Amino acid sequence: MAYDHRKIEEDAQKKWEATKLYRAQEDKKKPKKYVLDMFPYPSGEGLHVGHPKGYIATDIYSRFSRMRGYSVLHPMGWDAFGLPAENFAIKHKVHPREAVKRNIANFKAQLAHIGFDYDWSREIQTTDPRYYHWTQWIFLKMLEHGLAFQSDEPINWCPSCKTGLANEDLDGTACERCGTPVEKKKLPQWVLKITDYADRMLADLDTLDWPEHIKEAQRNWIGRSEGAELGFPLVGRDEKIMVFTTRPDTLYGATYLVLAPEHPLVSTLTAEARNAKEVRTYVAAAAKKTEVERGAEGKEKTGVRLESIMAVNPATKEEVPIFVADYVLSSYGTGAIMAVPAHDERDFDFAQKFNLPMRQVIQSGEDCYTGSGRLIHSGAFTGQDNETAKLAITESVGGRKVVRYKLHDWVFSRQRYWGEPIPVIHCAQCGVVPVPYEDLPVTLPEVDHYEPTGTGESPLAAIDSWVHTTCPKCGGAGKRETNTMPQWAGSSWYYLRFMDPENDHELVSSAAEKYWAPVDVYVGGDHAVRHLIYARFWHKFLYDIGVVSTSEPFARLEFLGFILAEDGRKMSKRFGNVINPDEVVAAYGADAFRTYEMFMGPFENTVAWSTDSIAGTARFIERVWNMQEKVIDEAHAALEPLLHKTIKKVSSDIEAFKFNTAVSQMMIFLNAVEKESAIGKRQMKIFLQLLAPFAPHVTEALWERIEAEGSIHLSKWPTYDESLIATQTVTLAVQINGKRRGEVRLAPDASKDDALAAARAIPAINNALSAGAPTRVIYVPGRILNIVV
RNA sequence: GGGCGAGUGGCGGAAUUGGUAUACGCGCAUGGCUUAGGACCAUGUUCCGAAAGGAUUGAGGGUUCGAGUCCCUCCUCGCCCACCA
Repeated sequence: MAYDHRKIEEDAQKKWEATKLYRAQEDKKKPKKYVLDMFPYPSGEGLHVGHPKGYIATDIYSRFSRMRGYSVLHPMGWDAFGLPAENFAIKHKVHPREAVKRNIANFKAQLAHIGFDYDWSREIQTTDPRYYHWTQWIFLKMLEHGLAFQSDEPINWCPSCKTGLANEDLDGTACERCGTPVEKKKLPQWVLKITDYADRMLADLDTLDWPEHIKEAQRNWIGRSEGAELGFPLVGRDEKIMVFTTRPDTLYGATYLVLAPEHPLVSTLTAEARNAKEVRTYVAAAAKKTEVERGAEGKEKTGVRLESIMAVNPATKEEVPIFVADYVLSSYGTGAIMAVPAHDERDFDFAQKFNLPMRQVIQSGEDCYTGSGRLIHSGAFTGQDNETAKLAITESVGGRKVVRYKLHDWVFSRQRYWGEPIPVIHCAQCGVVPVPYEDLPVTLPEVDHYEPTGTGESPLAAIDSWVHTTCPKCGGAGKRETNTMPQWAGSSWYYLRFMDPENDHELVSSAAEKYWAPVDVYVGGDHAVRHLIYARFWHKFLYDIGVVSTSEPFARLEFLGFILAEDGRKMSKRFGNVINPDEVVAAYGADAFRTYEMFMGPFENTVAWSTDSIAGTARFIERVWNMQEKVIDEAHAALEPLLHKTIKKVSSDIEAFKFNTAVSQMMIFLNAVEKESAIGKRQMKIFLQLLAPFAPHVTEALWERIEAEGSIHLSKWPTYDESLIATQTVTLAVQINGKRRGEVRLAPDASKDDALAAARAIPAINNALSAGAPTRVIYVPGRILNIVV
């Protein structure tokens, strides 16, 4: 019978559906595996062939785990709040809720063709009030614990998206979504104190089974640095300029100070400077430039001196000049630095340009030396090692040791419609009053216009009937907060909701949480920094308040490489190079599609799609189908060693996410079966089981055809016998002086003398041996015989 | 500039972690089957060479009986961060 993938897929999917095969169940008698994909954003463009790659991997892993006797949770849901959904809705003139509904239906239909084992009874979406009830609940808990606060510090504002953004939402200094350079804007904002968790997030990275480069990206983003805050008194004023430095050991070499143009002291000092006008011009020019523009001018430093104003180096007591320069960032440290041109390259460049004095304080032969060494010209500290003197120098001038982070607190307000309302009420009498827990969720009201206003207020502010409410505390007039939460809110805890999706009384029941937590394997690409930092932060907070029992949400992380278009570019509508999985599945079948994506290369590699190559896996699946003609009743002994080797390799490869080599091992086995023209029924069953996670449909159909019981996907994963992998004879390479000269076949446990004797049959070896006794003979049984002459 | 990672056939890639380099697949070539095939089957396919043989894992050096794998120097590419004091 010819292979008809359409019919086979349809039948198998119907069978799974009818028997509710993939329902996740808390079964105390079984160990559990929680396997999770980073859930998708249901965009209007639908899936391209790159999207399912990670889903196929988790599908294989979860099917494999189920067959190995685990109780499996493999759910799917939708991250549907946020700008893309809202922009799509605005563009197509539909309500975002409708747009999301439509997009999700489209995504689900596309996924259905591929044959995943998701437990759809647990499907969730972040835009469901039953879900965002608990997103709001977490916010209120943070407020209660002092981790959410209001601030009117200037924030990043995207003039095109018309909303404030967190640092994490920037690509350099442009909005990562639309590329528009961001501006600084003063707006009252809700901010989450993520920095309180910086040290723990850093330390706990060591406990995680994550790829090293992801951990490193997290470390870079948190950007912890230890240093000192030192005060430089201003001459003739009762005030100090505080600087942050990681090199207090070079204090004796600090010959001038530099303030960022945005530093709070700049305006008052400017007024007193002899060249006030010049300084104002510089500051105004710097304000106009974005940080990208400042950086784009390369290492060419600009700046202006605050003439007639001096500060005192607290160590040398010398007076030092003060500059304003935009190479100093206002957002890091104190916004002011002490400049040590002899031991810092940026200060060196600046000092050269402005002809400023340099003083060496660490012994070296270089003009600008940034390494360690022995201190010189450093008063009482001269002669000491610079590293050990750091603390003493800091304390000698009344400074203190401080830790600074690049990570900033999380700007949490968005001036957009399509997000979770922030559940607080502003009351003239009582100030900020949280919405009582029993009044959650605060649902998103209907509006006429959900386009952003650009005024700094969200479209919600225009709905009087919604905004005006009573204060829960005093009963007087109150106004609702009209900002919404950022897109990352809903995705920061969804993995907990999957454990207990119908529970409307609590975030997650402790029974469900204790059974399923943590996520055993989390799979995704992108979002390596933002999503993972936010989710870890929320999780640690929930751990602290006793909601979850583990200190980290994702025990193991597998990072996936993307699939590029055939032309090597990113797949995009813009380039017209998008390949739709629907078409691939229709042409080659879901099993061939799944197997191909896993066979393309190592899972973490980015590889270009190749329509030529998928034909290879399609052939493979069809040849598997044709194997049924070669099935005989009794086992075919010649296949046995290879079969056991294949069980071993496929099992360990799936566990390690090395799907490409698992597939090639099964191809090797198939080649052998075709060569032998026979396979025993029991052997066939085992082979089908190994292939089942990759090609669930064709294996299910063949499983039925060879009259095996039930569904192959609930059958017990085969085990292998190491002793059966060993073959009767092995091929041993024979070398002379490390050069291969031939090979012999002999028993794997043959003695050295036997091996040597066998090797004499090779003329080249015999010649070499008859010339004289070998100096040395290295024999590794089953591997190599190397004769040194 | 800093950090991380990688360089293996025409292409995607494999290599039991120091033991027959180029598995598996694509592509290509030759033949078969076919009215035809971009379907299927068989054989071959790292390079040079008719062959014998030789060379070969970015380049060069080292350790070792033996190096794609370990060490040193250099080159190239990718990703992340980037005037972070």
